[in-house]
Amino acid sequence: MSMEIQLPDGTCVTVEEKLSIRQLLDRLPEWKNKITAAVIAGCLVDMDETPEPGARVEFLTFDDPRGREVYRHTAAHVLAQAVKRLHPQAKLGIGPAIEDGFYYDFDVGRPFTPEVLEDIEREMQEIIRQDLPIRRQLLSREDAHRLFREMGESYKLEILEELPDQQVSVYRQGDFVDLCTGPHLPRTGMLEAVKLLNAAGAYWRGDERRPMLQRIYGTAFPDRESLNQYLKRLEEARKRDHRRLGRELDLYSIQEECGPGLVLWHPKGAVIREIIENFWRREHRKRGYELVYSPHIGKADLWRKSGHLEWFRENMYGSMLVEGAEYLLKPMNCPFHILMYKSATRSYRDLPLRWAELGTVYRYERSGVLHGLLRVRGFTQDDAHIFCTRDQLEDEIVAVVELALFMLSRFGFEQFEVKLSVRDPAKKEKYVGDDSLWQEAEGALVAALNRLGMRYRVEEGEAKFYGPAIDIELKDALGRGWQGPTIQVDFNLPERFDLTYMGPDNRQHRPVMVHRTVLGALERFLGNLIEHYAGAFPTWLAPVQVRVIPVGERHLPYAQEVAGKLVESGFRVEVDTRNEKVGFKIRGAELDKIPYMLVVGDREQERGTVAVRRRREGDLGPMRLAEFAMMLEQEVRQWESGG
RNA sequence: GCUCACAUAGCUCAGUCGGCAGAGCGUCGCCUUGGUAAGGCGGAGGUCACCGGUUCGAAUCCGGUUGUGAGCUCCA
Repeated sequence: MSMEIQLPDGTCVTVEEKLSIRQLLDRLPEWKNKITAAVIAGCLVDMDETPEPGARVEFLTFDDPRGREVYRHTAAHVLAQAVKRLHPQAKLGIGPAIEDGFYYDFDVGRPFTPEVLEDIEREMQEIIRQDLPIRRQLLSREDAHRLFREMGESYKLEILEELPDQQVSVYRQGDFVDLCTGPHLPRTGMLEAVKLLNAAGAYWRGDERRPMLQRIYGTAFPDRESLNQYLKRLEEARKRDHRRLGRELDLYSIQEECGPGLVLWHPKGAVIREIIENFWRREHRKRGYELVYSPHIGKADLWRKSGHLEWFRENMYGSMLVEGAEYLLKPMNCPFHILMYKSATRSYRDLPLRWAELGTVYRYERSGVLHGLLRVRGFTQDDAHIFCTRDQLEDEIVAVVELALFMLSRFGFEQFEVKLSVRDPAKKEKYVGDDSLWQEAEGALVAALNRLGMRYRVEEGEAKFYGPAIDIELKDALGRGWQGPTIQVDFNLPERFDLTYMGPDNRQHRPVMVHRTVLGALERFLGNLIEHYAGAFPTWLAPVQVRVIPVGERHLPYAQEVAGKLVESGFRVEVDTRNEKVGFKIRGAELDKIPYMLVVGDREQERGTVAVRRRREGDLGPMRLAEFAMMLEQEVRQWESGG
């Protein structure tokens, strides 16, 4: 008749009596205020559940992701309760826990202002102070229906309609009741540090044809300190914002006069881009890629044949007439590469053909989604198409994944999440090609991932219209995820364009096509990179690698000489000619995040040396100029080749 | 595209009740000639996003347009 309880610290206790979770917690005063959830047989259970004899109960705290979710879900309920107290006419939408916090959607007459948010937060504190017990209640569908109808909660009724069960659960705390599967914290008083962050509109069920509700975002932590740390992390992310750094470091601009989503690369940003592009070309050549170029526009018929006009039209820019023929701006490079393939008869001996292009494409994006460099309307894909036989497919995919991970590691990205994006099986009409092709394509991707021993997540409905994909998400210095490489297998376009190669059997065969990009788009990648490095680029990427700082005006000629020699050696160097003190110029160089500062005064001038200062590290002492150049050379080379 | 907010000097931002357009940083000039994160003084720089309305008078109030931000949805 005993039950075993596993505490969050790993220790176990055995209890002989038949008690509910809530009662069990009362027996554990030292844990009572830390335990947020209980799990039996892998499932979260409610506080008033009474475990069966012999059951094994696991208690979770906020440190466990499931415990955290329960904690923040309860915070969402407290938010809803506070809103209902202050705005009784508000109708409830949904209010889940999300990564780093929670939200709740409300249908209210007018949007929430920051002041109203403060009032709501105060009311939440009051609810927490009242330490209301939170109770689950089971209702029949009919009773639940009656309850929410009387309350006028039309959105809850809509959710209720879609629930299959005959019985549903509601959660109550004080005067508040919400349709919810739970579970929840035992009492509102367990919430410690709660903060509302912002409010924004959000369509009911994410559907723009449905009413827009007002969403309030917030977060909750078990102590003030953790909340403050989180807020500091947000602040840090704000400081790293590539839009801010892009302007401060004079890397790029996007201007109203030119058009939203169209990037102007200033010299300093262009340098970084040039280095990345050169590195990219070199690494591709090493791996058997050939580089190609294709035009920005193509005839409408080409896009019709490729299927873009049918499947991608809403992302394509309007047509232009050239001597009576309709042309469209390219949203992808693939049709051009296909035409190149078709320009000659191909033999199995030619395959695989790996054709890479830094191709600038244009896609219509709705104005509301544009965001700095991360979402733009004109961007350069580091694109490539591999034409190969079915037998070669798996090897090619493996090689692409390896190339992608190698290149990303050069930019300091070491952590990844791999997704296998497949069709939404319920919406097959959204994709071209028949089932067997899709199955074969997915099979090749899975086989490659298994061979690489990579863990991956299957994402249904994430595939492009022409084929399944491996999508790799990279993690930056703050642990944030960004969409990086994607590898798509395509059996469809070769079919549409009737691509063939002559096999060893002297017969025509259909090649397979792989679309792939390792950086994604240069614009987006640069945006990620700026935030990843917080603008402090490693020496090999830094737009300005060295700034020479003359101590006084009479050292200017020597400073110019030093800079000249370094420029001649291929480094990117500036001289600070301003009539200011050394400390001022050092500060300027630090703020500009320049990796090396060379201070030159009488001592250096006499001895032909430079006083080297490293960004954020300080004075490294004097060095002969040649010695410094060698050090710099070595540092740059190390970065490019894998050090 | 939709909801809400915002748009003032190159940047960050003040500008009260509708009454002559402001600060700091940057930039330029002068003084200073310096030794590892901010020396001093002075100058230039604005069609207050754009268009219209109300008013004797609009940066300020109202309407529209464009752009930006937070989201919703979508993607490289």
